[in-house]
Amino acid sequence: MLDIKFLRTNPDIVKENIRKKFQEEKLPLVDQVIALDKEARSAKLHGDELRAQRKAKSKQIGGLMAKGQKEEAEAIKAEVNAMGEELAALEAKETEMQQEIRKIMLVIPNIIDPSVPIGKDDSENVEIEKFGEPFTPDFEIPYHVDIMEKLNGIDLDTARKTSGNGFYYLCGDIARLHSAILSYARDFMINRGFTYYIPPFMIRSQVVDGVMSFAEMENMMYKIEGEDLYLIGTSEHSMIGKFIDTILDEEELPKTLTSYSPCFRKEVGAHGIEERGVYRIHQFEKQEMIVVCKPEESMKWFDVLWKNSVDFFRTLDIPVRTLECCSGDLADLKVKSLDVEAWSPRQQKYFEVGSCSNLGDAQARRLMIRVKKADGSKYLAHTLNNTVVAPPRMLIAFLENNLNADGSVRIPEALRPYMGGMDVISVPQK
RNA sequence: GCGGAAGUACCCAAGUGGUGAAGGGGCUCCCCUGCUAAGGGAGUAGGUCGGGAAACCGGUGCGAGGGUUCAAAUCCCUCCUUCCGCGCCA
Repeated sequence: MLDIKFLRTNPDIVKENIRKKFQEEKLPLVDQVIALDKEARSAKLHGDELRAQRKAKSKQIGGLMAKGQKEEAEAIKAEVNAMGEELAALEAKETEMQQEIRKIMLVIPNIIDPSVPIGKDDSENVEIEKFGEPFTPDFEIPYHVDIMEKLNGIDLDTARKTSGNGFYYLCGDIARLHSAILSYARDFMINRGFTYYIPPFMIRSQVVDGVMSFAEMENMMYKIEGEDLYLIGTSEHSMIGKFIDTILDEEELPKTLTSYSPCFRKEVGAHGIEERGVYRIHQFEKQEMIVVCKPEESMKWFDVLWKNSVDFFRTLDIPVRTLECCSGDLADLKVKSLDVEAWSPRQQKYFEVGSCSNLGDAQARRLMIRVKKADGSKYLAHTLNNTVVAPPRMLIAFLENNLNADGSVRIPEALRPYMGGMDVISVPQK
């Protein structure tokens, strides 16, 4: 969400930015919102004048009543009553226009960083850097569900019975591996100076409205029946929600937080649920990082964040690459975004395991997350978020990259303390 | 979940329909005194929106949102939060 004052004074920059994102259909919105804003401001000015008059006159009534001059009071009362209708109409118009302006402002995309590559859609995203050699063993890598089943580590059939498609039972060493990865990720981030949080896994509708659009809510969020509560789709929802309408002291910054939560997603729409496997599912668990910082530091933190994920995957011997989102694939709220992708030796390609985003001040403007300087002046914070790891999905990369020819799975050194010292998950004897 | 009480500024707190939302503490600045404590004065209602070149002016604002009224901190409705008691429960 842009500052309407910025849009007012720099309509050309805003339009140029819309073109760069290949959203030509939104171009007319700029002039539309400028006109609307002008109208809304003059309506407000007029309304303010009327309200000031009413206030003054109402006070006169009070004075006259106190002195017992009832007739004079009644006369002024009639005057104020006469203003009432005009004011009510004007106030309705003011609210309506304000809502309309906000609605438009929410769909006008944030100004992208100059470094963002220009491109129409995800096919034009740009590979930035590879970390580790994509490795292909001389034996065939099975589908990840088959690897897990051979290790007695997953039961999708029963999960479909109890909960439906998109759920899973993990069991035995695979379940333990899942928890180990999360525990390791938690400690990994704590060691890098992040503060560990376990947030609420349900949030109120008021917070939902703040952190996402209506369309997102419809496609993602599960509602609790009979309660004003929704299951979170990511811990970012409750972690950013924590800062809604707050003023932070500048010396508290940067806030560098890492949060664990289960995530629940309906996955309605474009992609839907994968038929098999744990790639795209209704319920998964995730370790996340969140940063709230000064505007001049957000690009520095952006680099710190994605590097954390890369380092994390490298300690588990998984080759990764970074892929920068091109302008057309970048969500409207984001200034810059970069996906971390893990190597799949089975598919011979990289696939997304995390997404690092710098939202600039757009999220902060929408949610009123502000920072107070020592001199009392205030500004909007910058917010960033990134995935550390989402184990069910990352298990795919983990298993494929650490699989031995006999079907057993190597445990990289970093993870062994979390696996009770195990260095390999062996295939159970029938 | 049930019953009771409450929510006003950095903190405490008065205000139950009417002209600028008292007072105290704390904090900041100034004055007096002069060796360490006290006295006097001033400032301290945020946030946000709008107008203005600026000084400044106006709207809004008493947990949130609605309503009644010429006028709401005050009356009515819904919700949230906190405290106390009871109940239930990892």
